[in-house]
Amino acid sequence: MERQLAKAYEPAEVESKWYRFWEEHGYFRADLGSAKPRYSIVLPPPNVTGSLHMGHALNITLHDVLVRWKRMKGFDVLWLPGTDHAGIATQNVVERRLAGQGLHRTDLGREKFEAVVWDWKEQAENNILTQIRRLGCSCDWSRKRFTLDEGLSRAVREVFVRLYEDGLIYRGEYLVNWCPRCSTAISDLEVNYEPAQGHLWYLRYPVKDSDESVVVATTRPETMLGDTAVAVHPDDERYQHLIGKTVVLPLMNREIPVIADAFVEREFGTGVVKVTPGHDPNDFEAGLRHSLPILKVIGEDARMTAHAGQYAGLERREARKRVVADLEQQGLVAKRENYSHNVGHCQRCDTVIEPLVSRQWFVKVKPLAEPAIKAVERQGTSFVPDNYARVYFEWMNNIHDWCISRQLWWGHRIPAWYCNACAEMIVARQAPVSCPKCGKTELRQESDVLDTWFSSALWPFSTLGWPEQTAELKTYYPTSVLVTGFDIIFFWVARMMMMGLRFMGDVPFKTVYINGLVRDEHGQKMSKSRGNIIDPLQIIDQYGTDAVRFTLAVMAVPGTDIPFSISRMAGYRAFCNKIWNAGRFLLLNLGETGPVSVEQVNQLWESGKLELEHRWILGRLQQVIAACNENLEKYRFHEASNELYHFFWHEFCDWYIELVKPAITGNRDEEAQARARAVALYTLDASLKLLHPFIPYITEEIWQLCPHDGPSLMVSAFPEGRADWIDTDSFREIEQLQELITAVRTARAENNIDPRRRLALRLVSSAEGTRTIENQRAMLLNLAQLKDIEFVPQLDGKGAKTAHGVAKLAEFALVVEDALDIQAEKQRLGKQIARLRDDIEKLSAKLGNADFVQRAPAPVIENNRNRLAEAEQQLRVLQEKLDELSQS
RNA sequence: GGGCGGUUAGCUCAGUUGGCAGAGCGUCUGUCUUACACACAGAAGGUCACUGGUUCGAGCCCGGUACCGCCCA
Repeated sequence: MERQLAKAYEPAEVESKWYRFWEEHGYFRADLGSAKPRYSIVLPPPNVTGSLHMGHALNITLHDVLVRWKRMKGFDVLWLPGTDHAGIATQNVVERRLAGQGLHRTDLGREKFEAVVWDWKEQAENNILTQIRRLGCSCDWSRKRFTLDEGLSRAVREVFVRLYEDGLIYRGEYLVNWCPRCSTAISDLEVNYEPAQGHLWYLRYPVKDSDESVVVATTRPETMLGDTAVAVHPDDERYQHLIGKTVVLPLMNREIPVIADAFVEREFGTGVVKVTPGHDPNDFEAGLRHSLPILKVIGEDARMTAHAGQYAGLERREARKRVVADLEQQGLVAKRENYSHNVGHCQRCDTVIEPLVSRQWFVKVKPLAEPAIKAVERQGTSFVPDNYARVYFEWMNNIHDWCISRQLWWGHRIPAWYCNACAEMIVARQAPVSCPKCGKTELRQESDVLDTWFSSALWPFSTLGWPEQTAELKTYYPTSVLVTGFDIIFFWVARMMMMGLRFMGDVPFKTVYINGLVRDEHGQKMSKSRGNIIDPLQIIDQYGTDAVRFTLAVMAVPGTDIPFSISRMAGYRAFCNKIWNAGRFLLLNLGETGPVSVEQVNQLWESGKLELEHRWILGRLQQVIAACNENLEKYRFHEASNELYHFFWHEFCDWYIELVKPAITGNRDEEAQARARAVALYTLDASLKLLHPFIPYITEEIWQLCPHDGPSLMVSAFPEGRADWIDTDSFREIEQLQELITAVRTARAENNIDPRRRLALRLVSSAEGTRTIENQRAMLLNLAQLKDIEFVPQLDGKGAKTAHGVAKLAEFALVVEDALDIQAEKQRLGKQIARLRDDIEKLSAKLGNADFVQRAPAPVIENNRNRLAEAEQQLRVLQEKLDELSQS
């Protein structure tokens, strides 16, 4: 049975070995034909833009914890992985690479460019999938999907056509957010607003046939070229006389009306605003209300258009300078103020967005949003933590139509065709061969592609085969939980809810767990500019996958960001090493012990022969099992993992193994040895199972080395807690013994006694305490490094060669002989006495309060009384000793 | 402007029915004791942001203030 095992755990080879083993044995695969209850998750598909970061590592780890746990709990688990084509983001990455070679996508043309992106996609996806594997993830690779797969593309076309036929998709000229760098429209969500220091210009517009003029305030004077009205608030008394009049737009000499509309903020500027329907969303709406002409003075290239007259061709910033200069020259700039305002930037390339009117495709979202709101209200889907439901409602209740067309080359091409002959538009699932109106066959497909999130929104069902009514769909939809970041609640979660309800008639997931952001150890966001990015692969190489996973899990408090610290992770690597060595110790000392079943342990339990320490550890194990299940059920990853950490290290290793060492390694009592070996192995085995979802590799490795039943830990049954193995008396006794042992150790340490030196101990204890100690005499001798224990009626302390201490179980005098440092001992006692006096004062005050005694529950009062009596007794003992020392 | 979260040990953070303030790392002391120095034994370290209230009792519940962060407009 003896094996050579390394002194320290070495993750590298262990990890690749077991990952291959699990995958080859098909343990990751879902089983459609299974009779087990189902548990399904779709992985939020990472973008094929590059490689995974710590946020992915966290997200993926939490997935795998849930999935491995449920699998071991007896569920048929589907965890479906995949990647997202990430239209604009990926196109940008590839364009930047091309730019490095001095090329623009237009140099290649659409087809060649797409081929280049596909090459990139293969490479990036490969990289990402390898990274997911390195993290130990047990996803079903046989069901891997990509958003541009044929099947998923078919789902996209189907959804598009159905929504179009239902009147929920329309095409038209509307104001959109335009990114001049990416040359595409983007949705409202893809615009980031950043505060900018700018100016507020007050421009004077002369009123026609009058000496009067109005002053309008604007942050974008160049847009005045496209003004088609000025507006005042209808209730603004200052400007009643202007309503209905006409002003003359300077520089352009265009006559435009003064309109009254409640959208005007009276407090802004002068209370008169210019209206530019072509380049401002509020003005656009106002323009519709008042049937104003829409002028597009800035084009898709961010240069002024022909509508800008003499300014045509100027870049928008240059145009601003010129417009202001010309107005100034004409004395039409009333004033200029410094002004801080928010400017929209492209989320992907940070270019300043130009709102402009453009022909685009839109989804009418209100009818989709309503059922999605109701579903969360009715708890068909719930958020964890639940306050994120408010974020969701807030957005859904104020939702705007969704611009879904993008002027990109990488993505799902919109399934619409135009007849070259009669300009008829055909929306269809398959490319039509001829025009249904004129019969001509010269058709061209819409060149726009769809917003990436349009296909992502279908992910929970498109990946399962929709629109085919597959067995997978029936079995695994709706999925059990979605684990994702708060930043894509609007982008993705909300849209999946809408699409899932529309096309599947049911929510896409029962629960949405929102994981936090991974920050650096000082709580700073990780970013290239800060230079504080941690690469998950690099630290996996250095510390092992298990350490990285455990660190992420133990810090994953729902709704809270994670300050990821390398030093803390080193601590959890040490934990892995601890597990390794505990396993190693047992392995080397198990003799002929074979796998231990629950039934065997139960027989031992019922035989009444189990020693105190065994009853204690088995009972604690049951509590830990229950807590682990309960916490995971509530997505409290941090509590589940932390409790396991504490149990394994500070109870199982620090105490239990030390307690059973003599029995396990000794040869005096074979039956006791067999009992100890059985319980120790059983507890180790159960602990490995509990820990497996968090740290799959090391647990599998140790489990396989130890006597075990079954082919793999990952497909073994998760422990079931059993209440009949909880013996609370054993908890109390062990706690009391621990307290006594610790007190003796403290007395030794504070007297600077050589740890190897065995000392004699004199004890004063109650009859019950004496019994407990007598029963565990060997334990005490062993763990407190004693050579003898003697019960005495009282601690007379004569000769002052003893260090005194107190515990619940007994008062003691440690015979330290010449090692006693009287000054140090006096100091030590003085400190303890002061602490006790403090306690006594507080407790007496509490118990002296009539209200407390009258109103507090009896157990609380009882508890306080006991503590007071104990403290008083301990104080007496220590005070006596201190007095003696002071006299001598 | 509206909303959400935070303020607890030197650092980073837990603390869910209100009842003895915890963890990891760091610090100090001692030990290479045959599973583990990625370890063991011990120690120090707290006005739970401030303020008022509810309660016998508040880190926790309620009101207010200050500061920090995030989201939406």
